[in-house]
Amino acid sequence: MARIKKNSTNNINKEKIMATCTETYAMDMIGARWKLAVFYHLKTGPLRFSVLKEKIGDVSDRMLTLHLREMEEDGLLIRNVYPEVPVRVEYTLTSSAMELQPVWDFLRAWGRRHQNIMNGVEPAPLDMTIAYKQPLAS
Amino acid sequence: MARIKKNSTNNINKEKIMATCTETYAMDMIGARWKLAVFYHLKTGPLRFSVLKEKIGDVSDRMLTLHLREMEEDGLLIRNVYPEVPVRVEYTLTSSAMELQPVWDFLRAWGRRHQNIMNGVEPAPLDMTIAYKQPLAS
DNA sequence: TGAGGAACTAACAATAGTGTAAGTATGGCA
DNA sequence: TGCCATACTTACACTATTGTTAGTTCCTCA
Repeated sequence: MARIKKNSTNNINKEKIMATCTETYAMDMIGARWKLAVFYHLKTGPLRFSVLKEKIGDVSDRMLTLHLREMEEDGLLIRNVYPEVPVRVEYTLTSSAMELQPVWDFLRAWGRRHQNIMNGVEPAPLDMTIAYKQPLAS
Repeated sequence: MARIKKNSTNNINKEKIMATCTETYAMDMIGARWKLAVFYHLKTGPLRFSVLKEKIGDVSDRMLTLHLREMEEDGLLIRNVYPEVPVRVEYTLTSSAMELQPVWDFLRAWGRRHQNIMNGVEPAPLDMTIAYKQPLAS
């Protein structure tokens, strides 16, 4: 997000894990403060910067910009600039980003259930799972 | 991980999001540097501290301890102390933590595919999805 | 000429997460 | 008595992420 010291132990560890662990690579690009909110609000269609900011609520200009830039670099969304006056900029999720939806669905179900467990309620087993449409190559 | 300033904007934002967004609550407890590695190595059965540390490789005593403590507090694993000499401590994933497996599977598949897209290769559509075993009660 | 709105950007400040090095407790065994 | 091993803990340093404030640019319209 800010400058990263390439040869810090911190960064070396991170790179090493990401190079061998695709789950971590994926987690890394979706796990920042406001990214989930961006996914959530964009999944029903493109929004312009100001609308997105208002919908999210507590985010500052700078934070939203930073996250949007990263998501753009990571191929999770597309930025379209319409040279009107004042300028209009719209953000759209890529189809690859849209495919993450099952993760959010699953995590919501799991999270709700886990909260119950932590509150001493033992809920019914999780009624969701990952299904393979076809056998997975590789 | 370290002390947290309860009334910092940072923490207030985080708490606010977690209170309304179960996905974020879930992401928060699985998204730290070494936690995924812990899940990975423990999913086939309990391991003692030293073995876990060796399997993970680059993690320090302190970091591993911190992550294990958090995961224990979060109900993701159980710590068993056997008062032998020297002491033996074993860590076991809870059944709730085990249920996260589909997330890792999905993220691995999605991540691999997304890496291809980023490299200019347009792969076949994702062949995994979330399936509901039964209608979800909410 | 100057105000106005959208979408930023720069400079700075603070918090949170991660890493290093050295030390502790326990009891067995030489 | 002193050393061993395991599983930590403490104190400190560094890096990364998040937040604040005050601009900036572009063109239009009054």
